[in-house]
Amino acid sequence: MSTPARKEAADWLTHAELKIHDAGLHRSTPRQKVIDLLADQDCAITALEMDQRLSGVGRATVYRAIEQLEDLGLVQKVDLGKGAQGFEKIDPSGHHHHHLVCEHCGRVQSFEDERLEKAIHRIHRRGFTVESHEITLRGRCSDCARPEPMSVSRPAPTGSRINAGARL
Amino acid sequence: MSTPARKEAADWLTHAELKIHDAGLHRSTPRQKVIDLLADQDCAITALEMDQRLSGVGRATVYRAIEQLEDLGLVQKVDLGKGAQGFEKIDPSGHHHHHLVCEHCGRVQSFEDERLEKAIHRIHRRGFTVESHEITLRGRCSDCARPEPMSVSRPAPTGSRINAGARL
DNA sequence: TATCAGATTGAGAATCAATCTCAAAATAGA
DNA sequence: TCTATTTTGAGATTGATTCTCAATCTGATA
Repeated sequence: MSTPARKEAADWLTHAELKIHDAGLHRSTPRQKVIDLLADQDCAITALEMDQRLSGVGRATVYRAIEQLEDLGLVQKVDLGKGAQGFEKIDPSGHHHHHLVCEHCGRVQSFEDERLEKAIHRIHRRGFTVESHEITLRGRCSDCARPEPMSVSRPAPTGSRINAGARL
Repeated sequence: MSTPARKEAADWLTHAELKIHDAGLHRSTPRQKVIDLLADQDCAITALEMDQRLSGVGRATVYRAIEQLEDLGLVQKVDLGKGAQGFEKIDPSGHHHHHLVCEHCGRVQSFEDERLEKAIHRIHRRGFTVESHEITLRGRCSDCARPEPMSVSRPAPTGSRINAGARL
């Protein structure tokens, strides 16, 4: 596979490794595995899922690595709804996307919108320095379209099906 | 006190009570306390904080009430950073705001921006029905402005000072 | 290559948030 | 008042995240 996404991932990986090194951090196998896994994802992944997928890497290490990467501006947190939070790489080019979260099945899709970015960048508030932003649209994905004309309460909610990670 | 905000709160309260009744829910003291507390807030408050402030209301009831209000479209979840999530009332007029979260001290401010709303409403993605949206800008508030030229790692982070709730 | 200070790790305990359970209590309407 | 239904809350449970600390690994230097 060598789609644009593939290339972007490689860019991020290189960039990340450089920054890690510049920060005076050692190069260790467990942390590297975390970084590689993140580089492979198209969209957000939860900490716990990373932990599960990475055998031979302790939970503490996963969380620590994520925190370090966050501090270095290499990954960002994403609210996945239902209180779940995921993490995804920040592209060094500044190129980024936002998320559509289906309230029904929990699926997360990504989208980009130039007009929206412009509107965001025009926002200034007294004394507040904006460093990053996050936008989440909630609703129903095509699969879950028409709500069944059923019960009044919770419509068979998310469960733990988080981050099914479909690309748009 | 009878600022516009006060009035809005009263509107919401009336509206909320009506919807609760229409949904066939009983009128109970504990739930009413939850609703009153929400009506009183200018900005987001966490579930746990509500629980602490409301003596005589069980934790389960607080969470349950919030869930019901969410289902009825009366309150919405807000990501407060550091994994904390808060809830705030949704004004029946459709009038709403978004948030500025200080990464340094955790303070949450609110802001409104018409241009941004317009950009949001112009977004359409194949098959996805947008029902609500959330926008969070992260950065540094005026109090925490210039980062101290200190250590490389975590700059004395948030701790649990969430929802200091200053209005803009 | 040997050495060492400092960085890194991981198992398990601890913490914290959120959810679930279910018997007892409260409510609305007849 | 009576009853079917809704609601409640104490406490157990689950689930995610953080903390602890001795053992291990790394990079730079001698």
